[in-house]
Amino acid sequence: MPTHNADISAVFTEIADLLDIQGENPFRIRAYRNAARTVQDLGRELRDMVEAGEDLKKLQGIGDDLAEKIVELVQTGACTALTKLRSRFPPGVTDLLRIPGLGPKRVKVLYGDLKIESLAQLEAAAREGNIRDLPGFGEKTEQNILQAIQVKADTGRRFLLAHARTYAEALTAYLEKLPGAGRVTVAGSYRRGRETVGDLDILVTAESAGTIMDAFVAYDEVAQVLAHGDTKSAVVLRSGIQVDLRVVEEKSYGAALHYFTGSKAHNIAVRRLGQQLDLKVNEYGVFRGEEYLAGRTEKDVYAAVGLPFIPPELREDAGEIEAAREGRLPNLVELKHLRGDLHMHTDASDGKNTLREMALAAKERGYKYIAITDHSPRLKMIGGLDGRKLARQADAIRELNNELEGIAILRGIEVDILEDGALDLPDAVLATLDLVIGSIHSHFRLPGAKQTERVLRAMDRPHFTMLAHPTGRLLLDREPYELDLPRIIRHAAERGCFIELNAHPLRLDLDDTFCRMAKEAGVLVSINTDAHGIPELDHLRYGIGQARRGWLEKKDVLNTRTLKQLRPLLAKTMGR
DNA sequence: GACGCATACGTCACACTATGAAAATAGTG
Repeated sequence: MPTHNADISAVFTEIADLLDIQGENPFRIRAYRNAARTVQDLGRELRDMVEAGEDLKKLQGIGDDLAEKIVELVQTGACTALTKLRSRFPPGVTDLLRIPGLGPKRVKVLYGDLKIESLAQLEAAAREGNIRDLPGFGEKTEQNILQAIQVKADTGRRFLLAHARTYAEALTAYLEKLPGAGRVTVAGSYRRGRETVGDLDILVTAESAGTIMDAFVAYDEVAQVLAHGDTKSAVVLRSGIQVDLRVVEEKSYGAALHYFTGSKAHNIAVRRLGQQLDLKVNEYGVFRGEEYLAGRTEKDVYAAVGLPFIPPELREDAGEIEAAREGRLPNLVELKHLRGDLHMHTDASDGKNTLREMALAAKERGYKYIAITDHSPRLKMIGGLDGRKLARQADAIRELNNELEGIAILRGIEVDILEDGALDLPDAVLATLDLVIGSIHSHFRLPGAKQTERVLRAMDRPHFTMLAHPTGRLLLDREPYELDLPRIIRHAAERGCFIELNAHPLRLDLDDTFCRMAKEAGVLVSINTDAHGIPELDHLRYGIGQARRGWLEKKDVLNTRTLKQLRPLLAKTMGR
C-alpha cells in the first residue's frame, strides 16, 4: 500500500490530537497541525520526493524530526511515534473530539475519570446521567452530547458548492425580506468558491440584531439551534448543513465580511500585518487603540494595512499577501472572458439534446464557438461514435454551420484513452477533426506509474488536443486515480497540448493547485462544461470559480481566445 | 516541533463570542 500525502497528513493530525488530549506544549501541537496542512496542500506526492532523494526540510514547517517521520512513513507505512502515543490511549479516543462541544480538555476528563473510550460508551454514560457531575460538565452539556451523537451522521459532512447554493439562496431570500435587514451576504468558503463547503456563513447588516436573530432561528428549515446570541447565532438545517449568522452595523460591514470570508489563515496573516502597524483588525473594523480607522468596505480594510483589494478566491494565505504587497496580484479570469465551450455531448452518444439544440443554447448564452465532442466506440453502452457515425455528424455540423450565424461549431471527439495509452479511434479518423479530447473512462485503479505512462503515451499521439477531467475524481465520492500530474503538466508543455478544467460541480477537475502549476508551466487550461444537456452549459461559472482559485488570468485560459486565435492553436495539436 | 540566528534558545498564528458552569472551554473565519 503506497503512502499518500493524505495518509501522512492524517498521521500528523492524529498525533496532534493525541498530544492535545495529553495536554502537551501547544506550539508542538501546532507544529504537527501546520505540517499536516502543508502536506495536504502540497500538490506532489511526498513519496516521490523521498524516492528522488529530495530535501524535505525545504518544505514550510518540516524540520529534522518531521522529515524523518515522513521518510519512515513512506518506507514502512507506519510511524513509531504515533504507535507509541496510541498505546497510551484507547483506540476510540480521537473519535470523541469529533463531537461538537468536546475538546481536548473534556475528552481528557471523560477518559481519565470515566474510562470512556468510544462513542458507544459516551452515549451509554450520558444516558445513565454519569457525565453531568464531572468537573467542567453539567446537565445541559450531557444533553448536548446525546443530541450530537444522534445527529452525527448528518452533520459535519461537506456539501458540493452547487448543492450548498440552493440552501444558501433560499435562506438569503428569506433574510432579505426581514424588516430592518440591510445587506445579506454569504461569506466563508462559499464566497471563496471552494469546491465543497462545510457550512454557510451569512452576514447581515442591521441597526438592531435581536429581531434578525429571532427570525433566523425560526426559519422553517431549521432543525437545531446551536447558538442564539446578540451578534451571532448558529443553526443546523434539516439538510444537515450548519449555518452561522452574524449581524453587524453598516460601518463594520467590510471588516465583518473580510473576517467572515476567511480563510482563517488569510485573516491571521492580515491581522498580523495590522499588528506590525500597531493596528488592531477585528470584525468591527481596523482600530488604532480605541480609534476606528476603517471597516465600511473590504477595500478600506485592506488599504488600512497597506494592501490592495484581494479577491476572495485567493484568500488562502498561499502567497496572495506577498503578491498583493508587491503589486503582482493576478488579474483573474472572469466568466465574461469566455468565448466558447470546447467539450459537450449530444444525443449522438449519451447527451440529452440534439446537435442543433446544443448549438442554439450555446448561441443564446453568447458563445462564439463550441466543440461537439461525443464519446468514442469504446463506451458501447452509450453508443460511442465510430468513423462512419462521426462522418455523418460532420455532415450535419457542416450544414448547421452554413445555416447558423454568429456561432461556429467545431468537430471534435472525446476519445477514450485505452489501457495501453492507445486512442480508441484510428489516426486517420481523428485526423478529420478540428480537435481531439482524450480521457480515461476505464481501468481507474492502475498503479500510478502505469497510469501516468498511459496518459503520456496518449498525449504523444499525432492528434491530441487536450486531456479531459485529468484526475477522474468525483467530489465527495471518488478519489482521483493515481497519476503523476506534475509530470503530465510538464509533458503537456513540451508536447504543446492543453489541459481541461472540467467545470462540472461534481468534478472541478483540475483543482486550484494544479491550475497554478499549469499556469507556471505555460500550459493553457480549457474551461469546459462537458455538458450532457442544455442546463449543464451553465456550469461554466463553477469552472471560472475554480480557475480563479488557481490564479488563472484571461491569458492562461484557452477558450478566452477568439475563434481566429483558437483555430491555429487547435490545428497545431492536430499536427497541422 | 520549526524557525532563525548571538548554532542555544526564545518565539511561534489573530481576535472575538456563546455556552453553561460557577472560571473555563470550545468554536468561528
